[in-house]
Amino acid sequence: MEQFTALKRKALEKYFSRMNDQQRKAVFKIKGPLLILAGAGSGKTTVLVNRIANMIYFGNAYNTEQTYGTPSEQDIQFLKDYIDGKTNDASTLADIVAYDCIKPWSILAITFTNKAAGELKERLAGMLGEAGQGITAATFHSACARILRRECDKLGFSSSFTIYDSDDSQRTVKSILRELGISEKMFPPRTILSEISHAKDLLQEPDEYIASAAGDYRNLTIGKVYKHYQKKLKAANAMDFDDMICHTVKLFEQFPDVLDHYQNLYKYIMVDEYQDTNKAQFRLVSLLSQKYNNLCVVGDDDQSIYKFRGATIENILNFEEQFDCNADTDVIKLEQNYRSTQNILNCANQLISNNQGRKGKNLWTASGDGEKVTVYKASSERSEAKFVADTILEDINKGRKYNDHAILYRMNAQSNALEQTFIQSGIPYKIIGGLKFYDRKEIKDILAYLSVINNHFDFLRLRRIINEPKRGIGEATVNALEQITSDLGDSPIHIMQEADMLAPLVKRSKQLMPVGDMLSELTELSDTLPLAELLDKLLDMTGYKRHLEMQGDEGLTRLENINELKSTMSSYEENADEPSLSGFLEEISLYTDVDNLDSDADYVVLMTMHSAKGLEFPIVFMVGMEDNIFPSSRSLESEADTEEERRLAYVAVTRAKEKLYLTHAEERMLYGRTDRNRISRFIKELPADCIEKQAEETKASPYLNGYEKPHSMSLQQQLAQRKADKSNFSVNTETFAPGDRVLHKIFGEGTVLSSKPMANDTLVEIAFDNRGTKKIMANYTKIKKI
DNA sequence: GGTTTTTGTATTTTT
DNA sequence: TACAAAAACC
Repeated sequence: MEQFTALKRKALEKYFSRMNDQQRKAVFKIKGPLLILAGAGSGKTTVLVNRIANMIYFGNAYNTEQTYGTPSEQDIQFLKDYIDGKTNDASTLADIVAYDCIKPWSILAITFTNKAAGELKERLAGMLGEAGQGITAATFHSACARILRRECDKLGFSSSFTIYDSDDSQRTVKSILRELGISEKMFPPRTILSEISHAKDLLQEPDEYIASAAGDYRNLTIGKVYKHYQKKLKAANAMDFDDMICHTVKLFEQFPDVLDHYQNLYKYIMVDEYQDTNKAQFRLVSLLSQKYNNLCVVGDDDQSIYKFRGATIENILNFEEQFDCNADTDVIKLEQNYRSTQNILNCANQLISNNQGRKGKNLWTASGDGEKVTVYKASSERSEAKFVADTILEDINKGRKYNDHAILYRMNAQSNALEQTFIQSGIPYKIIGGLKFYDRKEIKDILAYLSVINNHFDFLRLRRIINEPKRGIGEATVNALEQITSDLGDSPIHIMQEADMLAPLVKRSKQLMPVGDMLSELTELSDTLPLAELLDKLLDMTGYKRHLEMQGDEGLTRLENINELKSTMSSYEENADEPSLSGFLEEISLYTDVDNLDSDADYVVLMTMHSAKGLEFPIVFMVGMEDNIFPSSRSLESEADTEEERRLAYVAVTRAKEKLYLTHAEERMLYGRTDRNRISRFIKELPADCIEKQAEETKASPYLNGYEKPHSMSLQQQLAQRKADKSNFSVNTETFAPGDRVLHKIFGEGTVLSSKPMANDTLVEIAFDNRGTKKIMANYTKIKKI
């Protein structure tokens, strides 16, 4: 028997032989608490996936001597053969050794972004096939949303609750300030909201917040707003992002039987990016795991970059005490890096060693030094961008692809100069973050309509669309409607339908009643119609489509955007298990831009360092490496904040696989002011032998003269350009000569008068048959030769 | 009630 | 600088 156990272990080690020792240790430790301190690029996803595979295929086989039945001679021979590599029949191996296997559906894996969850699912499906489907891999928010949809009636919500985004929250706060007669100047909604959010991170209810205000006027006022805010959200059957977590915690605390149900469902819990969890999330995880205590958290204290958002690095630093760990068996450090070159790692290690209060880690790789890290000094932000663009183009010539490159910056505002330059240089790019698709007015309007149909009590979103398109319903009327709604506790839709019976609304009943009827009719349709058809019906019945059609070109673009939303809907309907309107709205509201990263398309990616967490790229540019930019001016006041910035730098540096560029400019225009910033202190902290310095050549080539203004393009043109970049992989390579007959999408047919190449495009002058003579960029709106 | 002008204000990071 | 919200205007 002893021999069998030893052989079994050996065979299992063989099965997981692609892992290093530490990784394998984590794979086999499946019961009880486990803290995996995973350095950047140390293969933590691989560990998670293999650990889950181990749980499902072999269960607790590695750690136990027990077996089902007595192993036969034949079994022992198989194990020997397996160890010697004479067979790699894993399913027979599992048949022989498996013990106490874990059901896929009792595993809950929580990640930080939808993208990470998706990746995990994909890799699980790859390794486990069908079984992988049963595992719940979700973000905190989507996991909570799922639980709340089922259980929220216990908290007084209905399952069609709306998820408020920060814009919704802000509007709500503003309307409360108005109601309470509090000045927005003294209490900016933004500030109040971040206070509320912070309180929620700490699981502080309004009353507790007010109590802890200790009579302080400011805090008392904020507490008052907080209280009203929660009331208002509840009346609207809505929750904000933080509520998703808090309400779930509340649910578990107030209803032990519900908690018990989920404890029994999710017996094995894994949390990724544990360093970025806040107190509420910690509480949630503790509650869920406390019955069986099978909690595995993965994180890196050096990558904690969301303190400003309530993440407490203490969660990971104190894990061992909180969950009563055995230091030898329950804490595993992964320090071997499989992503970057040693030069890049040396920079990262050296940099982060300037921080106090870490668990301490040293990344290393077996894959060699690689190229040195380049530090480039530019004269201005324009020439900095030019350097980036030129370097990328050189790489392209060497056979690299655009999507091998990523550009990381501290704040979104920095993307502008880069964007301009990329447009000029004809480099396809994609900006992650910044203005989002779902932030566009027409999309928000349509989603507001859908939200109202889904949740009749969502007054905030009703307010948005009740007079869009114009229906002659003014603010006074809406306010009266809201008053009555809250007095009667009835749904605003219903009240609108009966406006002629309610004195304050009688005067406007002619306007209100049809809207009420329309919305209630749409609600009925939403039960039976597929989403895409519902949208068509909605566009028609509300008059939104007609309204846009009358707006010419701009309206057409907006309609196109709505069509894009429609295709999102259709693909949701095809892929979701149980598609529903509220499910779709939930997915949309928990969606982020990073989730949209498409690794198949070939473009350079631009994003903030924060959004880059969890990603990797062969070639990385960190731009704006200057004091006051990065580290940001605000963080320089406190040491703790500078340390967080340093961790951010550490995250950014470790995104690079092969080559890292750090660039800074002597002079930079930002927010309309030109500043001269000193080179970032973080660059000075890098080991000299790992970097090489370059500076802009003083004799600038005519093109990269920092003062040359880019072709000024209106925002609309840029947007169109960006869209064209997105939809047309190929750039228009057609050439136009005077005399050519051409067809333009909007202006119709015409004759080319002249054409001259510009930047990466061609400026064509065309005499249109019906629209006169116009100058057009060939790639802007596609022109076809006929 | 709708549109245009002016004013002001924010410029760190986001599920 | 650039954009959004408030105010003024029609």
